[in-house]
Amino acid sequence: MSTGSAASDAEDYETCHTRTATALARNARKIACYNPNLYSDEELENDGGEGRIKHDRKASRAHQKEARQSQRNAANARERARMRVLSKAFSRLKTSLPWVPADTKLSKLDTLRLASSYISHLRQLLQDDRFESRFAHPVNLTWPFLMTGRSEDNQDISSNVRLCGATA
DNA sequence: TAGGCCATCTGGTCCT
DNA sequence: AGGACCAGATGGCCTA
Repeated sequence: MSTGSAASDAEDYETCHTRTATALARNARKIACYNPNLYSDEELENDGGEGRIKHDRKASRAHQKEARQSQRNAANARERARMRVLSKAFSRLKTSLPWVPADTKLSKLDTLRLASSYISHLRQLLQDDRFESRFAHPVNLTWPFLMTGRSEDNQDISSNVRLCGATA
């Protein structure tokens, strides 16, 4: 039940990227500009090279700052991607909830609450079903569905069936 | 306009 | 060291 391709992911990213362009620009302005012309050749000549050393240290600090900033930017991008995955998971969870129209506006908290109550509902259905038809469980018991325990142990079939994935 | 929700940035912590 | 994860802060958007 995939909700999007890599291309659409990229589109989503672009949208959000545009949305935060202002913030990014703000951060970009924080990066100090390195001026390579701090010292003239004459000044370097007159102070016996001390200016050159200061100049190099300044350049080194500027490069370190730039490196830190680029690492930060990379971390921010990873964080955005991570949160995007999380949001998509919430979207998929929402679409898997019955009786919730696709265009329904549902917050993440609401989605979690509804999913939780839906799981409770399904568990209740399973329990009711166990009393009515204990040995007519509809689950296809071939791999990847695993049946654990021996037959005499199967007093509670639903709790012994482990759904390990969808059948092909 | 206040409040809710969301996306993003950021620094800290943990893990590999 | 670098990446994943987390929580707090912040700002934008929307709605009652």
